[in-house]
Amino acid sequence: MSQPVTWGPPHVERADAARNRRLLLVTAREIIAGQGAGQLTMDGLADRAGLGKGTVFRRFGTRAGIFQALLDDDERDFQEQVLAGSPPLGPGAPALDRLIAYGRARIDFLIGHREIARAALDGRERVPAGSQTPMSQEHIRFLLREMSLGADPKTDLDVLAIQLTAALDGPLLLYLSSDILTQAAPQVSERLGRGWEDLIQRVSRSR
Amino acid sequence: MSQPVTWGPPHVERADAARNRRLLLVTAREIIAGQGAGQLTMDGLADRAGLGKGTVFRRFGTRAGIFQALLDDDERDFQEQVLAGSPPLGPGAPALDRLIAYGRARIDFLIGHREIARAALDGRERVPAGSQTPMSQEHIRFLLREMSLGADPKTDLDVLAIQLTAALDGPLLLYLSSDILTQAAPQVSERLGRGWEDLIQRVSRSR
DNA sequence: AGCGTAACCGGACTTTACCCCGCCTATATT
DNA sequence: AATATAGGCGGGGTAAAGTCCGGTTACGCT
Repeated sequence: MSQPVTWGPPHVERADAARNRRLLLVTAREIIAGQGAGQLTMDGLADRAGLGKGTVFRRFGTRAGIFQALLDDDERDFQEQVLAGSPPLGPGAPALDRLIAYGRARIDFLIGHREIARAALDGRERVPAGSQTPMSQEHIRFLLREMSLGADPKTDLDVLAIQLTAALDGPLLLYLSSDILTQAAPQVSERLGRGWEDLIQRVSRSR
Repeated sequence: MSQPVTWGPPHVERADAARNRRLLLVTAREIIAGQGAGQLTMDGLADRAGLGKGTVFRRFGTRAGIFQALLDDDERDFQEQVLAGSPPLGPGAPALDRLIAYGRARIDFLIGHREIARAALDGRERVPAGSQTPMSQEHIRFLLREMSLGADPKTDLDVLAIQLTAALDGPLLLYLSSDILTQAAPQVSERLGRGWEDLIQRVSRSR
C-alpha cells in the first residue's frame, strides 16, 4: 500500500506465453515455406506446434493477425536498416535521397513479402490495416518535413504522407497480380522503383 | 457443319440467370442497408432471395465477389458521369482540371461506398483486386497523357498511373480506420481532396 | 412443335475460422 | 516454501464459406 499508483508495465507477457508466441511464429513460417500461405490453417498450425487452437487465437486474434505478426517481425529488421543503417537508406544522406532509397527498399521488401503481406489483409476486419504501416507513414512524413515541403502552408504534410505511402504499398498490395509479381519480380521492382524516384522528384522539385 | 467457326457471342447469360443475378444484387443491398455488410452471409442471402446457395456461388464465386459486383454496378453510373457528364468531371475541361475533379469525385465515391469497397477486398484471393480499378487507372493514365506528361522519356506513364490510383484508393481502402471514415467523412473528404489537388499540381507543374 | 444439349438450380457435405469456458501453471507475496 | 490469483492453456462447439453432383429447365435446331 506504500506505492501510490505506480502503474508499472501494465502488461508483461508471461514467459510461457512469449515462448509459445515465438514457437507459433516459427512454425507458421515453416508451414508457409513448405506449403504456401494459403495452406496455413489455424488447426494445422496449432497441431504442428503442439498447442491448442485456443492459444493460437488468443495470441493472434485472427488468421490475418498471424500474418500481421510475421510482417511486424520482419519489419523490425527493416526498420533497423532505416533508423541506423548506412546512407542513403539510413541517416546521413540528404532527405530527398533517403526518401528515394526508402521507397526502393520498401518496394523490394513488399515484393519479397508479397504472400504474407497480402494474407495480412482482411476484408472482415473493422480496421483492415489501420496500423499496417504506421512506421512507413511516419518515416515518409518525417523526411518530407526535413525537405521543408511543409513550407507551403497549402500543403497538408500528413495527407501527403498517407498518399505517398499508398503510392508505395498500393501497387503491390492491391493492383499488381500475384502472377506478375512472381514471374517478373525484378522488372516490377525496377519499374516501380524508377517510378517512385520520378514521383518524388516531381513532388519535391515542384515550386 | 456449314458454319466454319463463327464464335458468336461466346456467352450470353440466360434469361433466368440474369433475373436471378439482379434479384441477388437487390437482396444483397437490402441486407446491407438493414444490417450492415458484415452481416451478409451466403446462406442468408440465398434464403432471403428464395434461391439455393449453389446459385449464389455460381454467380459470384466468392463472398467478396458479391461486393465486387455491387461495386461494379455502382461504378457504372459513376463512369457515366466521367465519360459523358458535364465538365470538369466530364469531357470539355482541361486535362489537369479533369484529373483534379476526378480525384475528388472518386474520393467521395469511395467514402460513400466504404463498407462495400472494403468488403470487396479479400486476403484469400489469388488476385485480390487485379481488376479492381482498371477504369480508374486507365482514366488517370489517359488524362496524364493528355497533359503530355509522357513527354519526358524518363517518365513511365503506366507506373505513374498505377501509383496515383493507389494514392487515391489506398488511404480509403487501407489506411484510414472505418471509425474515422464514418465519424468525420466530410472532413476526410475535404482534406484528401485538397491533398489530391496539391499532389497533382506538384506532379504536373514539375519540370 | 419436338428434341438434344448445355447451362442452371438446389441443398447436402466438408472444411475452417472463430468462440467459450473449465482447468492449470507461472509469478508475486508472506 | 506455501499460497493466492491473474492469466494462459486446451479442445470441443458453432456458424459460415465454398464444393459437388443429380435433377431440371431454357434455348437452338430441325
